[in-house]
Amino acid sequence: MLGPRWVRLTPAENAIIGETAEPVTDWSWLTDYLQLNVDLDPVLAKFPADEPISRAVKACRGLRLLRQDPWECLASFILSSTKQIVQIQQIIALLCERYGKPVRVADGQSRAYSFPFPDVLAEVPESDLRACRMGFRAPYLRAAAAAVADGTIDFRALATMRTDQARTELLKLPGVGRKIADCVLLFAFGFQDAFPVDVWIKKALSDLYFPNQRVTEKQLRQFSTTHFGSHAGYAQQYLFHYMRMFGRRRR
DNA sequence: TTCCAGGTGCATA
DNA sequence: TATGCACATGGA
Repeated sequence: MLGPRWVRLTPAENAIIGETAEPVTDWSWLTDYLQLNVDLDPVLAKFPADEPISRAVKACRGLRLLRQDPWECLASFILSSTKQIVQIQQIIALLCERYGKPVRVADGQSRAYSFPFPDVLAEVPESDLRACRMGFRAPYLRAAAAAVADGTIDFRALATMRTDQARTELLKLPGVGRKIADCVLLFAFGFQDAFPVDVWIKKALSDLYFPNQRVTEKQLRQFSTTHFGSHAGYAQQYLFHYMRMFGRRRR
């Protein structure tokens, strides 16, 4: 699902084939999501010429940051804390099925559901949200939904702010800490200096840049800024996926 | 059965 | 400011 649309993407030689349920004339919603207009060369050119990031880039050819919907991105990452990615997907599927809108699928038989709007989730009782297996995250999701619905969090305004200003706004939400805020800044707004530090990135930076040393999260964040610079967010994605492919979890 | 997951909030020192 | 623990749930 991509906003209100169902789409199936299939890789082809030097292309991506997009199949939709409804006729499409303007594909900008998809090219924007996939960031197909972004030229990666200038981004990669700004990376430091060190072995770890070079290996990660080589291993993840074609990787791009997606441009996700701010509400869906924020809600999804609120649900992500101390959950495995598969479980997060299960929770989101339940949420969509129960509170999203049914959407046509190309085969005309399968069902798909859009991501629920914030004003809808803001009205769902906490116990019903918990029934979607999100546990203690339920009040956080509900509060975020209410904040977006009533304009306390204004995504349009956030998009015009400096990274640190926008981060400060997001951090006002309960259940949103530095990591989730940085994910939203990077994946929904394209603030490329945002560098989400999660368990995988801690492991990646510790193993690749500080072997046999004890480093704090704060030190790693500082390192990410000074070492990777203005496109640190892209470096984060390469290191994250590289670690997911070849690394094992926490030390 | 035990550990731990794309963290955060809160108490304590 | 830094550290430790609780928080739900379920897969490995």
